[in-house]
Amino acid sequence: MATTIKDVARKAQVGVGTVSRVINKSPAVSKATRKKVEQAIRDLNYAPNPNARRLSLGKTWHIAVVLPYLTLPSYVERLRGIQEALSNTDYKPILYSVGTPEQRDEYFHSLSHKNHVDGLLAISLSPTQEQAQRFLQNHIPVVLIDARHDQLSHVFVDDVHGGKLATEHLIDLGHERIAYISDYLDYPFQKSAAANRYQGYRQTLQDHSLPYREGYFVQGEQGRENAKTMAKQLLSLEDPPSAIFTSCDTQAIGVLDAAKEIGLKVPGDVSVIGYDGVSESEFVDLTTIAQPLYGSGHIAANMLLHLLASSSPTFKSHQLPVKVIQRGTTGPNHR
Amino acid sequence: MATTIKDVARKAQVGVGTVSRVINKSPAVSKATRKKVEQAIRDLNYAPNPNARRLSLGKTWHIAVVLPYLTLPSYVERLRGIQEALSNTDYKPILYSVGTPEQRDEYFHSLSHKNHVDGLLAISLSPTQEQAQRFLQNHIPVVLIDARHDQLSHVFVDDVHGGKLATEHLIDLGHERIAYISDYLDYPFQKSAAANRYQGYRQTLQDHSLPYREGYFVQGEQGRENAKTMAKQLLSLEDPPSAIFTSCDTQAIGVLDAAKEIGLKVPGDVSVIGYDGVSESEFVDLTTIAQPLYGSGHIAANMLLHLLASSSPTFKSHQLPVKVIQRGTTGPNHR
DNA sequence: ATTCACCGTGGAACCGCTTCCAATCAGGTT
DNA sequence: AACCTGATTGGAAGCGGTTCCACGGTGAAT
Repeated sequence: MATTIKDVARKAQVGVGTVSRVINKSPAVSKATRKKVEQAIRDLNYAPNPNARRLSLGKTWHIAVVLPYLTLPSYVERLRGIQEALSNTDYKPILYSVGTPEQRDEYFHSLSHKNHVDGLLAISLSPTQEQAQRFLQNHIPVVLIDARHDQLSHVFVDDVHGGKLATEHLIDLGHERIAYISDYLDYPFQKSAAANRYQGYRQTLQDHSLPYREGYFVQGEQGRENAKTMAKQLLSLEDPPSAIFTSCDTQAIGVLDAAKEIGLKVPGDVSVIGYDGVSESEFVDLTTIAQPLYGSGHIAANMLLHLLASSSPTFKSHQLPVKVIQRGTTGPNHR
Repeated sequence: MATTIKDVARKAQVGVGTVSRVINKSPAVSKATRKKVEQAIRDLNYAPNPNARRLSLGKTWHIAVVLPYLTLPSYVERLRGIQEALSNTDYKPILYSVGTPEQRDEYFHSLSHKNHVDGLLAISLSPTQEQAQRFLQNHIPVVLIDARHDQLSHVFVDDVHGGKLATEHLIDLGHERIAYISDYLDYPFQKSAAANRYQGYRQTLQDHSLPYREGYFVQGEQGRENAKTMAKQLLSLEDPPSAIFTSCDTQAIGVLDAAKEIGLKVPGDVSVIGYDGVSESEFVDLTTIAQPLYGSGHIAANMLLHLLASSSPTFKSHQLPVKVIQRGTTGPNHR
């Protein structure tokens, strides 16, 4: 059907080995022969079959990007960073979008076999200890983004610290009744970043001798709508919080929706602080804890490229900073 | 290195053909043998080498998604639609991000060879006539998103109509001095949607006997920052426009930035209408011309799946609607 | 003139799978 | 008992590359 290396060899009157050498820029080809072969390639509009090459070479030039469905802007930002880091190379990213924990396990399992992809980047998703072992044993380079691991390289931020920063920011503004709206702490995909932020929140309350109230902590499914519902519930308490910290910006926006619907002023009646620093946060003038999202993807991809290039892969743990970005949704406590 | 089908065959004491049959669920295997082989597969933790399989089968189970760098939220939304449509299938999307026209051509050229990918989805990017011919000749299914073509299937919206809707909306509000801020009309990637919107704009001005002013039309590089610059230039004219229509929401947000910086009220001093209806538009309460972005990706991916499944690929042209979403950035003309 | 090293080159073997074809075997027919 | 049928099965060939190995030819060294 398609033209093969044999056709080229015949047309150029050389052996297949020689054609292969030309294609792969081997120096062991005379100038004259090279010209002949190149001409034949052009005449036939030949391109090598990548699958044959992959089989023979045992190299795919594919990188699996394993990530949750693109429901959150933070995933997308990270993906952008990956994409741009890869764009200078011959590696192409294949998207493995996971919708359920079963799917995550299926992907991690099959990708841990040799000859599937050359390496993996996982966003906000950790392999189990067993899965990690298989990657290690099979020498498949992996870099985790927004996750920590003691054997797989990763880039991460200190979410406990982030939770602390958010809570302290609110306390500094005079708030004492501070609620936390969160993703499920035992998020089905990995030990959640939300859990660490929660820990920072609890810790900080305690450090400032503020009471922790059961009712001020609610967790639920990700997403703007769910956060809105949770916020309405919180804000209609008999003794509602004067400030709300959410585990991501998307949820914070949901809280803003709720406040608007109830008729509460932000930050007059209630302060809101998010987490992540996605670009949307700027549009709604949201105070937030920012982390380098694009940067995390970019750095992770480069780490993977290094692993791919090096003969002796080395473990690396790369920490990125978090910081408060103060904008218009947090203000002094009036009550 | 890795275990192969031969290892399994040896372990299960059968031939490789039989193992292959078990893997591919061929019915021509006795129950007993099947059990034996399945056990061996499990014992060895065997997974077939996908590259060998692809070579033998001539099928990759890969779909190329060719798209510009993920700079615009509209690309991301479309990608999301693709991803979700593909998530029920065995096909995996490979991202071919294009940063320059040369890169676009390189990708379209190499992907038009058999055995590279099973099919293509292109977002806001058209192949040349010659490239299209090669896809057709080689029977490689392609679906274009946000583009039209007379032989390649595609999903699109009527951007002339969209431009008209936007302009009419402003005219209905009493505006007469209406500017248009645009991507380059001869966008390097394809005949630009912006050009069609421009045409709708011109047309509508004429239909309403309003003069077209040279100075009210500016084009420039994509992006929020550039739009901001262009808007400042426009708004500092001696006789500035009372309303600005932009070729995408991202630019409209840049216009909003400019107005804020200059100290103009929106919509009091100047009305702003965008295009696309990305989720960000809601955050900034932007009036806009909305088109189904997620839907375009979803539908296109399903069209491609049909082409892939059918033995006689058929051309299809799918039009999606546009509509005005009136929000807070447009209001009556006061001057 | 003979030997030797080295450069270019052709082609077989191999990568690991699928599939076709031939062979075996059990059971049913006549 | 001889024959036929259909169900299973083993294994070779083929998919289209890469690479190793052997070989012929050239020019320099002896």
